Amino acid sequence: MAKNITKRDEDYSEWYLDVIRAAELADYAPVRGCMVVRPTGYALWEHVQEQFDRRFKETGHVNAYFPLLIPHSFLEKEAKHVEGFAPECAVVTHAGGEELEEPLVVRPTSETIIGHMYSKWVQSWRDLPILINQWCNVMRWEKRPRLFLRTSEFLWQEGHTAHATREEAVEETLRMLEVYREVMEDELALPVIPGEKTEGERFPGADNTYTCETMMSDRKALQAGTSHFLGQNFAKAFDIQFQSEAGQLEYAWTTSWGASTRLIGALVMTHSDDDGLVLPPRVAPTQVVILPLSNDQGRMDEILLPRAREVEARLNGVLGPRRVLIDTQFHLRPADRFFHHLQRGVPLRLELGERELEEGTLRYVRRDTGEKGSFPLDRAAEEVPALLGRIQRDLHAKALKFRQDNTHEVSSFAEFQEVLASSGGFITGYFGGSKEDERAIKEATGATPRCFPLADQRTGKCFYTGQEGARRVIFAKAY
RNA sequence: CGGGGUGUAGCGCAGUCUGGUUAGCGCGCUUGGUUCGGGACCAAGAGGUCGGAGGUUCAAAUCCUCUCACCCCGACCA
Repeated sequence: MAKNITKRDEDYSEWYLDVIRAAELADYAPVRGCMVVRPTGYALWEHVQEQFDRRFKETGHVNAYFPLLIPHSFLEKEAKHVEGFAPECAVVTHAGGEELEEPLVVRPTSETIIGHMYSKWVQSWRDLPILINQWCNVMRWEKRPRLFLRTSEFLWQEGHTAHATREEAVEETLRMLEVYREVMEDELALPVIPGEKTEGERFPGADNTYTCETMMSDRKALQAGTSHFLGQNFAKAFDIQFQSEAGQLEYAWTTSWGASTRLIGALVMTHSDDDGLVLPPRVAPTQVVILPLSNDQGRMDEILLPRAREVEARLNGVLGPRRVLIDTQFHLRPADRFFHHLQRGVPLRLELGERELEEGTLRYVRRDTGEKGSFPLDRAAEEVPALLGRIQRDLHAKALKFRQDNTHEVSSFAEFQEVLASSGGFITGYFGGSKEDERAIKEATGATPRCFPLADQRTGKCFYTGQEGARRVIFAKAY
């Protein structure tokens, strides 16, 4: 077992940080709450990005880039927005050796500056919709930073769209929520619950916020991505007006949606174990590591290594470039080489030693289950993709089962408190309470409403207020 | 911002209460050797302004004052 990683049962926070350190995903930066995303972590992010970006483009969006600095006055144009974000903004007051006339905010999100630009770009109904995404960094001076989950600066994408009608904007909001769901489920193997946020959990300035909620292996919830229907709030604040087909001057309807490097934290906390990182193959920077094994350096160089390169070339043909690594750390003993890749979450290990050479086979070991087996060497191009596919599905199924096993139905607040205290996890039921009720429940139990799941439209008696006709809800303690 | 804790080698720690030669230990790292299919062993090494500043003292990792940083639990949040 890993000797450099705290056991998950012993101290979940320590375990989480140990896994990240051992896998070399990130390191602490000299500035509070900031992190350095190390090459392995960044490669992982690039794979996540790629999956989103492809789908954004498939749904008609284009990428652009807006500036990092935003005039402070922009933030103040939308009342709820400034209230929500001003406390956590970093502000630039000096530049060029002089005090600035107007302080500049380091963007915490870009609705304001993009709204400002859209007002210049939109005049006619023919200018709509605008479907823009940007990949960038943002800064939120959170009180309690945590690697990947809540860093002062983080990387994300933010989509900002403007539409002529309310219906179109709502449709866009839900379409992008579905894109998030698909990437998270199919690529990251994260079972998520798409749902609508309660009033108390809404994005500052939004009419409605949708979310993909996911359960970590300590049974706490993590908001993995959000999609906001902004109504005409930002259009009115920034004067995004257009003349309709009928000649009327109208405000546009806007949306925004974002997903961040927090997803890497979600990957760690969903799939990893006491040995370290476990990654779903589809986003793992290295999907397969080949280990030539021999005590004889001459045979290694002349026979095993060339053979390993042949296998690599064949796998490159089916997996795409740079997903296969040949381990050449010949100064290490085999056990050390195993652990090296184990801790970095490489989904599949292939061993090519003297035995395999003799038999004409490859031995494989799955990272997620430890399952071992072998197949004929010349079957690698068929067997490896099949194994990776199984790993991907099994990781998702395992996480889904964990969530199901840790989801409990309640019908009263007493039951709610009892379940939360004894088993934690997701609590389902009906909820029709107010913002004040949400606050009271949070103060009493630490749990918050995560969402009203879109997939379950039943109504019933509220577990808190007792009123009928309440919606299905999920409560949980959250990150 | 409230509560708790920690700063000594890359990482984890001992030493601090009770001041006293050259500041230790484990892991890791370097070199050599024996090993080698799930975290080996032997030997020799490298690596420290003890978080920072000031003070007390013949003498400070150790005592005093101030300060900074980080971690954990809350409130706030992608």
